[in-house]
Amino acid sequence: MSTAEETTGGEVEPWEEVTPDAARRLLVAAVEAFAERGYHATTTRDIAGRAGMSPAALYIHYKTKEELLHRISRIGHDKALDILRTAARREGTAKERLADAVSSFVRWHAGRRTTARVVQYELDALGPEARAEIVALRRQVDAEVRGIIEEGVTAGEFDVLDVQGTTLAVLSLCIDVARWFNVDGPFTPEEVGALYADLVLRMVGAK
Amino acid sequence: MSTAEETTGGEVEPWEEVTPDAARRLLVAAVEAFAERGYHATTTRDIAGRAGMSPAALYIHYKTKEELLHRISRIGHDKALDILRTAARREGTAKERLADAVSSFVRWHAGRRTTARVVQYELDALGPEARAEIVALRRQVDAEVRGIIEEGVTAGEFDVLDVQGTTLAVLSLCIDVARWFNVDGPFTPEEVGALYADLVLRMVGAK
DNA sequence: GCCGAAGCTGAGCGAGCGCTTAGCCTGCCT
DNA sequence: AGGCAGGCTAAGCGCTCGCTCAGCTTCGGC
Repeated sequence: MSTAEETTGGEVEPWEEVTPDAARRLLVAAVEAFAERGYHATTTRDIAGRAGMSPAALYIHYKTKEELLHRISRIGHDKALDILRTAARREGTAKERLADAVSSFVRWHAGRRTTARVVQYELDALGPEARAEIVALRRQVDAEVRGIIEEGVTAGEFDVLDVQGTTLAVLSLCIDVARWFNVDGPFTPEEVGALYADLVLRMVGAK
Repeated sequence: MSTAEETTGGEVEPWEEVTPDAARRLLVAAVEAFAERGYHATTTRDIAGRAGMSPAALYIHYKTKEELLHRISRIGHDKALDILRTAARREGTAKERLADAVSSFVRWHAGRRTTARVVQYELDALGPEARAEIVALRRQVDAEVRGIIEEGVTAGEFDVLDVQGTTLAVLSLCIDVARWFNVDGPFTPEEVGALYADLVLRMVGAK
């Protein structure tokens, strides 16, 4: 509602907040490489090569390979949280807001699958401090979804056995889209978003 | 029904099919290390050390580090498929069989989380031939779940919009348990299994 | 037209990787 | 008692990793 996120699952064109241009090219290259092979299997030579630079150029813009992952993870979690907050705080019934949250969250995980993959599955490669920062963001993500479900239960819109467990399951379902979604597969991000919104409404017993 | 899988989510004591003893100890050590740090971040020295052996001992029982992962993945997928098949082919309504399949599949992913983590999330570290073999097993896993759902729809027990998409979502939900489940967390494997069986029955509109 | 800062490269360092090899025990067959 | 096959280790090979550094180019300010 507030921002322009109509067509696919995500932003207009991402990473525009990363400057200068060379730093952004390196970061985009790192996202692709991390998503394809995983953080530990990706070499700094590979990242620099994809960005059309020598291996040494990476260290002008980033202190370490881990800082690249940290920046990607931070920006990605901020974006994911923003998507959920936008849906959670619009006007409407809990049912409408939950459906909106799930469909837009899923569209992002499918449409920007490479980014989401890195964001959701490479957390363990971060050091303790960076990981703690990201874990705090994840708790906020959890709180947004739990909030909608609790409101739906209070309002009598939902019928849920275990709010915390159901919240976990809903988020888990959405996040795992980044693992299995295939651009060449039978579904578009929009289709998965719509299907998953329906499934989640069933899970919470929406009337 | 056929085997003894009552209490937790899995087997009596696993890896008993791996012989000799030294090979099993190395494999168990590899499962722990891969689950903790991921395949690429685990060193052969670490695996051998956990098994109380020198790095060279690993290569008496396994040709490469990748062969270790392949063996783990193969045995784990066989076990997961066996769990689903047992539930799918017992007697009862589609609703009963789906609930049984989901709860036992989830109990395995939670109770044997370290194994499940390696099995489900390190597929990409395998070479082309090994990966192809595992992907074939995954298709059989998908077929078992889709079979139950299709039978439920045909029998008028379920109300499903998209059978393939719902199958994917159900499996995705169960598999992702291996990512978030924490032994020190608020749930036991049995609780998650029961909760998830209920959620999945809601997803398929079980009457 | 000169100068210094910023961006980048070629070459390479120290470390740790997967894996190999030579040789040492141990226990079983004869 | 002797021989030998299998299980294991100490040492280390060749390689690639993350990262560094001296020096080259480019370009705006004066």
